[in-house]
Formats: sequence, structure tokens, C-alpha cells
Amino acid sequence: MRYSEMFLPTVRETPSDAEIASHKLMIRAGMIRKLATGVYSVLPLGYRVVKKVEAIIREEMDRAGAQEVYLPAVQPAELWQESGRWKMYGKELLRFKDRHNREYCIGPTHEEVITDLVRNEIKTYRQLPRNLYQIQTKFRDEIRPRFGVMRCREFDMKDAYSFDIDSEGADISYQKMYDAYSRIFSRMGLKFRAVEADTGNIGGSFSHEFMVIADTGEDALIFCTKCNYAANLEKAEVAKPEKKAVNPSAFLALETVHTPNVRTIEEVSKFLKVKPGEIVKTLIFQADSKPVAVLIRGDEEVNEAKLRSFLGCDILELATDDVVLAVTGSPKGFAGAIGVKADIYADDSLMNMVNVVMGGNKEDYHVRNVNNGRDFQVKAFADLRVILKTDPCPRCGSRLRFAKGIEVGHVFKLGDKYSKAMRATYLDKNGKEQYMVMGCYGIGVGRTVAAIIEQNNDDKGIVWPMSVSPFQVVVVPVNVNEKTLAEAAENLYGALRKKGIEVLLDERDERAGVKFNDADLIGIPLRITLGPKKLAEGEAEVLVRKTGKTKSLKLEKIPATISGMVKRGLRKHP
RNA sequence: CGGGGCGUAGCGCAGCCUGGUAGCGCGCCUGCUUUGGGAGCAGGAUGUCGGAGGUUCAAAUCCUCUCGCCCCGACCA
Repeated sequence: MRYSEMFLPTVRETPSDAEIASHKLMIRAGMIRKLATGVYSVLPLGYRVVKKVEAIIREEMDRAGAQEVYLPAVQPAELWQESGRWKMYGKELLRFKDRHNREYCIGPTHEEVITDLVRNEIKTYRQLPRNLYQIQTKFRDEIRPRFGVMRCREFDMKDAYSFDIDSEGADISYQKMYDAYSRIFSRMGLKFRAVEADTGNIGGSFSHEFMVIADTGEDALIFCTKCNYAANLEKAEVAKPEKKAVNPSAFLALETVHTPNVRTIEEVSKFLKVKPGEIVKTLIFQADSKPVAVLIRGDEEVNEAKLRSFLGCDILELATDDVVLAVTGSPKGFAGAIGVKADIYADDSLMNMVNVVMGGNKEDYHVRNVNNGRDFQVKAFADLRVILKTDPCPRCGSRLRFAKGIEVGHVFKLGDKYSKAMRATYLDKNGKEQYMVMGCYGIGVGRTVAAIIEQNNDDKGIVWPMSVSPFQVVVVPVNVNEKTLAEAAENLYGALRKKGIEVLLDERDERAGVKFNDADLIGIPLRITLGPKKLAEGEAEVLVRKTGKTKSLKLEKIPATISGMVKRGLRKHP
């Protein structure tokens, strides 16, 4: 490609509305432009990278035995009503009506459509297992899109769906995808971790997220310094404390204390001169509209994802003020467990606590020396809290490390959630109808591109790994008005292309500095500079973007040498 | 959805408080010079000041509404 003919609008100044490196650089390098909040146009340079990323994904998906399909973006409401997600998915689902007033949505994901397709066509165990995937546009009406293509509303996703006859088969399909994902992200030169994750909106029994480690990531991860336990913070298990025998003789007499306008844990702690860890918070939630009381230590936090899966509910919300009043008899800030009109669940950390401080279920009152079993009855103890840095690894007890990550991929074992709701069945060997066991597997294409940039940039711009670089080499004649330089550059351009190398020829009539800076910004891994002095000796200079190292080579040797360097670069992340 | 902020030339911004000729840098166009890390000189083009309404002799500036965009939060009593 010739630079002078390319639609490649680089910008010198940092865009004012970009926060993180990848967003700034994608704008500056002329890869993307914003059309509306969370909606981006992809320009030629950006699209070249997208296509490379997609090619790697396709190769590895095909290698893993998946087959590519292409499903509609527009989906009828009926399918979503069948799976129950028309109600569940909430405002993120972009809905609309056609001219006949029929309801549709733009697919944020494709479980419904694929399940519908497969249930209509697959009838017997002989046709299973199958794994179908596509790369396609999704729309999710995010509350707050941000960070460029990292969290946007319209984006391309690779989504795959596996169908098996039983759970064991589904485990094999899951493992295949897990392995394929590991290869995909390795080939892109990413440093990543697969972590145990919450299944959220998609549902299912378990899942792993593929996290690119980056400080700008939106997810918090923990991993063990010793064993291989790794999890998203919202999923991370807390080691169960040992249950000790509680001796009721240690219970002190209940004591009601007047605490005017003392509501928060901090205020209670100060007012009563007790540590936050000695106070018990009572949180009133509504689980599918049914109020529940959740007890947790004052210095800890409820993990809503854990609570939701523990209760097995779909919608979990903190109760509104009037529900709190109805359930506890007091306004927010004074809720306690005694006499509360709801089931009481408590975090494991409260199992051995005695004589705690709690809200009094009466405005401006708290209670001391409250005890489970005497003053109220916990229905069940469970791991309901957010893990802390000081917690030990739930598997081996070693120290944990925290990191930030970008979720580029997510694999789910769905079980029969969709096949049951939508009656996707097959006949087994005995002629008996069985539900298919499903898995689903996503990769955010644009987000992966952004994540690659987050991990591969310096103060001059992007530093592409060879495997996803929009061009492998850029040829820069320092002055196109010198005929010998211009000709040598043309010759080199032709010779490199003959070798199958992807070359950008910067034959613009610009000063060398401008071209160097653009080459650095757009991140081409190798640069060949043609200058008058070297050329007089029949040589040109090769620069490696990542290391900044240069070497001079005889012109006739360049195509072979560069070809070798490109191949080595590609082999580095096989 | 709640809070905060910003919309002025293609981009980055000043001007607004205290109403009175719309500016700066970069980019863009022309010419000459220059040519290995974002050139110099000379000349030139470019604005519904986000939109609508209002106040005023007069509005980028003050007021009201509205649209767009960015940031923070959106559950912890």
C-alpha cells in the first residue's frame, strides 16, 4: 500500500475526550472515529488489524472443530420471551417495533437464535456434538460506554455455541474452547489469565473469563501466589471459617442504646467506640421482589453476584426505603436482625461472632450484645462477601495477589438453561427425548484490539506484535524529491511485496521527521529507512520498532532478511 | 438514572465573570527556500460561537428550555 493513497488520518494532538492509552492511540493512529456515544467507525488501518484478529480467531475456532455461521442481528421478541430474557435482560437490550408493530431487538448475544436454529434441525444424538460460531455485530445499550471501543454499544463479537448430548460431552466442548482461546490470545502476543467468573446475564453453571492483565482494566482479579486459583473478584470464594461451638452462657444481656442520627458503620463505630468489625450490618434486599435480610460484618461488603446465585433469584436489588420501613419498622440506617420480617441470611464470617452491635429496627436506636439463636434465627450461613486482600487463597491458604484485567473472552457452561426453556431436544439411543447440553463462548474483537494496544505501546505510539500488525514493514525514503531515493524505495517496495510481505510505502512528500513519527505512531514493527548516505554505499537501515535498534543492510539482502524477521515475529506467538 | 463538567474554524484551546469589530496554536491552500526525528519565510481560505426561545439599542457572553459529548457514581444502611 502506498501511504499517499491511504485514508489514514493521523492526529498529532491527544484527543480531549480519551482517557486510556488504547483509546487515545486508536484515534491518533487513524484507526477509529466516533459516530455517537459508544458507536465507532473503523478506518482502513484499524480494519486491517481487526481482520488479522478475526483471522486468528477463525483459524483456531476451525482447528477446534467449530463451524462458522452468520446469524441475524435483528431478532424477534418471541424468542426472547421464550427464554425469559425479554424481561430479564433489562435496558441493555435495544428493542424496537417494525411497521406492523411487531417487537424485535438487536441481538446483544445469540443464544436464542442459535438454540432455535439447532432445535429445528438437530433431532438425534447422531448429529451431536456440534459447535457453531460467528463473528457478528452486537448491540448492547450500555449505561455508560467509555474508553473508546473498550466498552462501547455496537461492537463485533465472535460467539460460539456448543451442543452436546450430556454434561460430560459439554465438558469436553468447553475444554476445547478453553484451549482454543488460550491459543488465540497467545498468538496475539497478549499476557492474559483465565479466571473463574460469575455467569451474570448469560446464565449457566460455571464460566471462565479470559483477562488481559492491564491497570486500565475494568475488572478486579485475584490470583493465588502459589496454586493456580484465579478468579474475578465478584466470583472469588472466601475460605470458610471453622465453626466453633457457641456457648450461650457467654451471651450478655441485650442493651438498647440511643444513637440519634447515627447511621453509617463509621458513625456507629465512632459513637459506640467499637471497631467496624464488631458491628453487624443488616441489608435488606429484594430477591425477585421478595425481601430478604442479609447480615454482614461492618468492615466487609456483600458480594451481590454471590448472593444472587446463593438465593437462585434472577433480579436482586437493594430494597427501597419503604420496603426497608415495612420489613424492619425503621428507616434506613437502623436496620437490625431482631424481629425483621424477612428470611435472614448471614455471611460465614458471622458464624462465630457473639455479642455484636446491630441496628435496633427503631429510628435512632442500636442494640448491643445481640446473638444469633437467642435474639434472632439465621436461616443459613453462606459465603456472601467480597474477598479482601488479607484473605487467604480459598484453595490452598496461600497469599493472594490482586490485579486489574480487561475481559476479552468468556467461556460458559450453560447446561440446559436454554435448551430447557426453548425445548431443544434430541432422541437418545433408546429413543428417549433429552435436553441438549449447551456451552457458549465469546470474544470481543474490538476490545481485544484495544487490549493489545494497552499492552503494547510506548510514548511514541503503538507497538504491534507482528501477528496483528496492519503492515509488517514500512519503507521510508527520507526525501522523495531525490530521484535515486524514490527509485530505490519503489524497487524495495516491489521486492518485498514479491516475498509476500505486507508493506507500507511512505512516498509522501513530507519531511523525514513527519514520516518517522507517523510510522512510530501507527506501530509498524519494522521500518526500512532509505537515506542518501547509506544508499550511496548500496545500503539501507532497518529499525525494529519495539527495541529501537537499527542495523544497516545491503539493499539486495533486505528482502530475504526482512522476510526472515517477519517470519520470526509471527512464530514468536504460534 | 443521580452528581459534576464541556460544546467557539478540521484538531487543541482562549474569549464569557464585567454584553459592543470572534481570536491563538496546529492543520489546510499558493509560492519560494529547505529535506534523516513533527522546517522557514511570504501570502491566503475557513465559523449557523451545539440548537430554540427570551432579556437588551446590542448576546459567544445574561436567563430559560433543549440536544450532544466527557468524567464520577449508581447497592453497603
